[in-house]
Amino acid sequence: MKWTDLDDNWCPVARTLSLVGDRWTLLILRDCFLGLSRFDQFVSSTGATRHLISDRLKRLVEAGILEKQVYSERPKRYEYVLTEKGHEFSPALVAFKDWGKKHLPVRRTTQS
Amino acid sequence: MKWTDLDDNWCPVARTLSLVGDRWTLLILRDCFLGLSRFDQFVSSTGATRHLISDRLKRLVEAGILEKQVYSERPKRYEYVLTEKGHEFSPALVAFKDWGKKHLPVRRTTQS
DNA sequence: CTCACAAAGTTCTTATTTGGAACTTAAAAC
DNA sequence: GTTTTAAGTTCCAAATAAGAACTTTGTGAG
Repeated sequence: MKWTDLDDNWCPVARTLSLVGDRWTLLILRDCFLGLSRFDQFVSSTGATRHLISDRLKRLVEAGILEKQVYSERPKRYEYVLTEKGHEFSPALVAFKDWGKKHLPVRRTTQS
Repeated sequence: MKWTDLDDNWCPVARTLSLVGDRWTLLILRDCFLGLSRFDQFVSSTGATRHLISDRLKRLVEAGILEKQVYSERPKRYEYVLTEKGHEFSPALVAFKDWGKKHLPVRRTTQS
């Protein structure tokens, strides 16, 4: 079964996952909550390929979670901002953050 | 960049995603919270292939989110149950559930 | 004018992951 | 003995992702 087939699953968790349930999508949403909004920002912040970012942003816009807004006429440029529907996703990211902070301490021994 | 490289990212959300940030893993966790615990239950409940379930369960056990418990000697059989660490993941799933219920109504027009 | 630069994508090829079905193992039930 | 059950594994084809280069539309410098 393909995961997109989950979109009309009886379970709301499954339906949500069919939309945002992949690593890069959720990372893009995290970035949005951190205030990022532009294509290249998502690329460098997440480390995903431009191809993936392009695809995921398209999906998020289609789903009404993000909205494309013009931030520059000539050259025409758009940025991506959270809609109300997108904002309401924050509890999920907060839950991820809390769990990660508690259970997955950074193991890098940086020589700062 | 591969998503597993996120495991020592500065961001706790990213670290969490490197572990559980894929559709099937989160769906398996949902099943655990619903009380399922056996291999074939996960297979039929999620619709993922046996291969994937096998891989994801292995990962979840390694991460200390699930625990293998013997439920039958001869034939030796194991079931998978949430650890404390796993239980603490519930806020995230609840957030997904709430969001899905509100924003992704089932669109199937079932004939009862 | 021409060259370099920037942002936001798109395209291309190669590598990795996933899907689906069949096979294995160990014991129980018929 | 043959079938059934649970929990995996293995195999190959198909889909998806990685990484780098290229495109488009315009700006600013020399």
